Amino acid sequence: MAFWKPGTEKPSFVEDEEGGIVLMSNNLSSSSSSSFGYANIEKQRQRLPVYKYRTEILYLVENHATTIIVGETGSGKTTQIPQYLKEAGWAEGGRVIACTQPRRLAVQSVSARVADEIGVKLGDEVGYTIRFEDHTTSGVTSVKFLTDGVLIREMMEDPLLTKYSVIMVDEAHERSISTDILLGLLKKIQRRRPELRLIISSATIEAKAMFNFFNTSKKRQAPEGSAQGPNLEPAILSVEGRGFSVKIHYVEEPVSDYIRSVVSTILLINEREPPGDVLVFLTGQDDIETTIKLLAEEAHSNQKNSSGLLPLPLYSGLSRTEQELIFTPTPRGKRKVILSTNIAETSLTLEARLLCYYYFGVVYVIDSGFSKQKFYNPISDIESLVVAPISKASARQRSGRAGRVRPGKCYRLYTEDYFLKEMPGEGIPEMQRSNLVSTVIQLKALGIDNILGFDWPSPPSPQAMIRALEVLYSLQILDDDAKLTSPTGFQVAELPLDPMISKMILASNELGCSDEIITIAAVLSIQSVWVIARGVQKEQDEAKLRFAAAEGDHVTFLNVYKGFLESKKSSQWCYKNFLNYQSMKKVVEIRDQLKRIARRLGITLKSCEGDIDAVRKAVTAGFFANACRLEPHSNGVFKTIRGSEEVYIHPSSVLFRVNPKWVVYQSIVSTERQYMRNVVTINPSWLTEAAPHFYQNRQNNISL
DNA sequence: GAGCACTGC
Repeated sequence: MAFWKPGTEKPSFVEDEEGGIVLMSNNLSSSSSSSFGYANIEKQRQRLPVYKYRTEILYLVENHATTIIVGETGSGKTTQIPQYLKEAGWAEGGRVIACTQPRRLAVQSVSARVADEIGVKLGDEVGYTIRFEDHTTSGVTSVKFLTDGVLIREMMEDPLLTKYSVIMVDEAHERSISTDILLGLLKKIQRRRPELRLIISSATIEAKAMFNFFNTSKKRQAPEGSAQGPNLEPAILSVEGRGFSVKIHYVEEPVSDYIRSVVSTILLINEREPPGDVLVFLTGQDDIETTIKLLAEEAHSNQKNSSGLLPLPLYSGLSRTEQELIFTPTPRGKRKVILSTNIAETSLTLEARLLCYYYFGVVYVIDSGFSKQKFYNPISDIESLVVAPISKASARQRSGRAGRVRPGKCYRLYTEDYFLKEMPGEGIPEMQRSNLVSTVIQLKALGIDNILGFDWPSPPSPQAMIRALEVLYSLQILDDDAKLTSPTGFQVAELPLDPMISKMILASNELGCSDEIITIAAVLSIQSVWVIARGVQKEQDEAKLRFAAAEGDHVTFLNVYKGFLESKKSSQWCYKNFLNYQSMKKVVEIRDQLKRIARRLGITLKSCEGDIDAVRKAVTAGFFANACRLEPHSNGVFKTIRGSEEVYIHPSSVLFRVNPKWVVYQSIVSTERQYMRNVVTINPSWLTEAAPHFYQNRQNNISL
């Protein structure tokens, strides 16, 4: 395959994905920097690119309501800016500086690093809060790191976030739903609290959008009596990063089969390029396994080109141990080929990064140009995962991965013409690709009534909004005036779960099966309790049969949980039964949290003592909108009651091939077919009981 | 008998 190398492409770098922690070579031998003296830490801090801008940043924050910082990888902005603010007095008088992150792990590692640099105990002056863990001390903690979701939750107690003087929203360019909600709310708060300062950290490509969103200088006057109040026009500051140049290569002709192109490019690199590991971006597990198979075949037939290649898969479904294989040092004479989903774009664990083996090896990146993305169809109310072209922003992020160690190369499996003329500049924000039920309820809980008129960074479609309002109304969470009902609506808003799951919990209180239902709720809130068992499906199926219940997956989960407790939460037991031990531990954790919240809501934990109908009725009370009926004389074809969509029971369900007449499902995955995941049998009369108004017009459909 | 990009409260 031929690659063309344009001379004009500027080196591009990845965004600051792990909070600007710079990988310093003198730090490698030590797992903790506490062995370094104060002077040494000071020197390290001053070497960071952001240090040059210290005065400028403090000036801008002082004088502008909002400051947008465009910072590249390794600029050090996440760890340093909160410290600069503290040094400049923004944390005096009991005020707190906040810094939000989209991911829990980033919150933990960045806060630990900052506490270390300042020389305080984590949880005192510097603390963090994530779900399940609050390491802050009221009145003492003045620099606080937290996930954006937690900050949104805090607004339910304190709508104006009065204790914060500055809020820095990091990784805003990722445009996750919670970041976008947070940005919308912070803009509102600023109107009421002109003294609040915002710092938005964003990639170049999103900076302009953020500027426009926060630019209120034309629309309103400075608040009364504050002639010298902050400038309402946001300031933008660029901070360079630390990285090496990356040469970009494009293909000359569009490729028809990107997996074959990936394989031939790997062989080309192996044949012609000096040592250095390869990182390949593919769309999913299937792609990755096909590529590994093709490479293995290549090794058989053509030993020369593929000698020394060490293919390693990387995707979230792998166990922790399997993922960590990519961090082991490359053996001499070998070349690691990491075949990854976009987990490598943002979400690799920081501890692993600090070990540096990964980045210290990768010099070549191959970009397929595709990733799996979620899309939502408000008409059918179905979310699906589809392979779609990535954006220019993602392409830059991916290529930057090649320049972490030394100058690198990125091979894009699309033409330069395509990149320049057709590839979209940025991705569609998650908000515009999702079901909005949870989003709407969060805003309602914060007293925002005019959902359709809310000032979003990127407004979702009215159809999606209306669909969400409709579902919440049918769940009796919203009333005729689209206000939260009391107590149901307020209770649902308090539970950190999908509203359908929350509604199921509330119903279980009346049905006397809350003990069972919160277990089910905890299981439904995580990905899957089963391990991915390639090649041993038969054994896993047999293991599943040991727990299987005729009523469906939800009841099966009760048996799994019971078995886990009886095993005394043994990892060995999980292994034997093809259950994911990490997931089971998480189930226990979430269940404990739900138990605490349930108690606060006045729900007393009560077991139905084997009355499985009560459990199924409670599930129906939450998920009645997902009811399906088996088409008579069809081979497992179901039709959704709401939209007459053709759906099937997923082969992973215990009801696969059982095909009962009536079921409700938790979610749909759509691939070749639309598959229902987590399915339970119901009696159709329960639908009209649970949601009479919802099924009134559909009476004819529910004839037995 | 087929498949689940990635987060978060």
